[in-house]
Amino acid sequence: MYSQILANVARHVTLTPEQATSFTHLLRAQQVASGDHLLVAGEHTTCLWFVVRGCVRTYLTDAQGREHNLAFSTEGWWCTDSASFFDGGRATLPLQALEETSLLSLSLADLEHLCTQVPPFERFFRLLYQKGYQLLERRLVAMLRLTAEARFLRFHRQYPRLLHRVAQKHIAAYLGITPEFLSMLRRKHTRPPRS
Amino acid sequence: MYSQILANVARHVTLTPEQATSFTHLLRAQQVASGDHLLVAGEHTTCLWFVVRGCVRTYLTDAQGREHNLAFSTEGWWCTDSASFFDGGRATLPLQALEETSLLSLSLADLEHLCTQVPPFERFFRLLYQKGYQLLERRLVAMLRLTAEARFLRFHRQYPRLLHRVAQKHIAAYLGITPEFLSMLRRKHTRPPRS
DNA sequence: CGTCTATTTGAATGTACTCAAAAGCGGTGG
DNA sequence: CCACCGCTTTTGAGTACATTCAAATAGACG
Repeated sequence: MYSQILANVARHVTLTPEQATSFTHLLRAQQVASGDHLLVAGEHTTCLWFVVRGCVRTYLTDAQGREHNLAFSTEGWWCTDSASFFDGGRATLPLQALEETSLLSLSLADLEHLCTQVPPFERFFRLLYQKGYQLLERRLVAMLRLTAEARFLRFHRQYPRLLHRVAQKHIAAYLGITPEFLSMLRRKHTRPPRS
Repeated sequence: MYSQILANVARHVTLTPEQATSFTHLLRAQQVASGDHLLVAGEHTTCLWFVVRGCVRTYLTDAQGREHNLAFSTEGWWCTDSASFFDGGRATLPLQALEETSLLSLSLADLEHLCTQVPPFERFFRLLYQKGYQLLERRLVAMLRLTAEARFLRFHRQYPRLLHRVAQKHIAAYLGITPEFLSMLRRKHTRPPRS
């Protein structure tokens, strides 16, 4: 049950068996159906989630009512609305399960407790955010000057699985293009012009 | 000399006078001329910089030789190439001073030392990255579906100073548009159509 | 099987780019 | 102090990439 999350933590820091146990005791298992929201815009959350199985999207609805996906969190990824979780405000980034999803959640109080009482955790969460920062940085670079087509091909290469796992409209909302244009790109690349 | 950086640290954590002193002793002051590079692509860096006065841009040159600016770090901001600094690789994001700039630098070894020996620092750097993550997240949202014009206006509102402090071509490379198009947007908005 | 939503397709449109050239601006040396 | 040089910014015409809108088709779910 906890092997995945412990392996995830072990990628950055080493825990003693006791530390590992006190960590897992703080986790709460949760199961949500496809389409359900873990977090709704305007609510406050005290949960940081770890995806054990399934897929969660972090999105945002703009002034024109269009949705933009910031992230897809599949097995082994963490998710929350940082602004709400850490700063105590209302969430602006709702989280929705795109499949039946199993999660483990950690409350902010418990995270703070871990960080102050178990030094490896402060370090773990620093590294987690540091890595997340680098990922966002690369994504931003992609947005800055790659064309929609190049972004699509890049996504195809980086996350070949997600392309078939997640609805096209969600991929489009992640790449920053319209579903119609994504459809056109797909046609172009899955049925390549025979040469 | 150290008041700015101590105030910056104090925004997130509280230090005892001794901790503050042991911190400032690890810092190295540095001065670079406008146009100079703090870090060149391909090099490795062991420095995390804090800008005391001046302005540094974090950029990247793409396959077509075009530059894209990821960040402008002015007074009170930190900068480095995280991938090189933390993961030990070669830098892909050069850092260039856009003005005569005064910096304080902290080596990775000293940062690690601080993080393990002085608990508030592990926390400080966690919060620093967490905040950086949230900023990047908002920037990404802006790129995802705002038009160039909306991004320009947003930048104008958020960083009114930078608009006049930094060369237009750098602003354009930050917003993800051509200098020509930025020029057109400026004309449109600084000399509004008299109604 | 029927309904609802997602995806595909195409035509018309618009946003932002490329390319070329002129104008502006700052520094340097005569 | 002025003239020249290099670089940045402006301007405009033509173009390309991606969007909007509308409609048809395909798929999923009860």
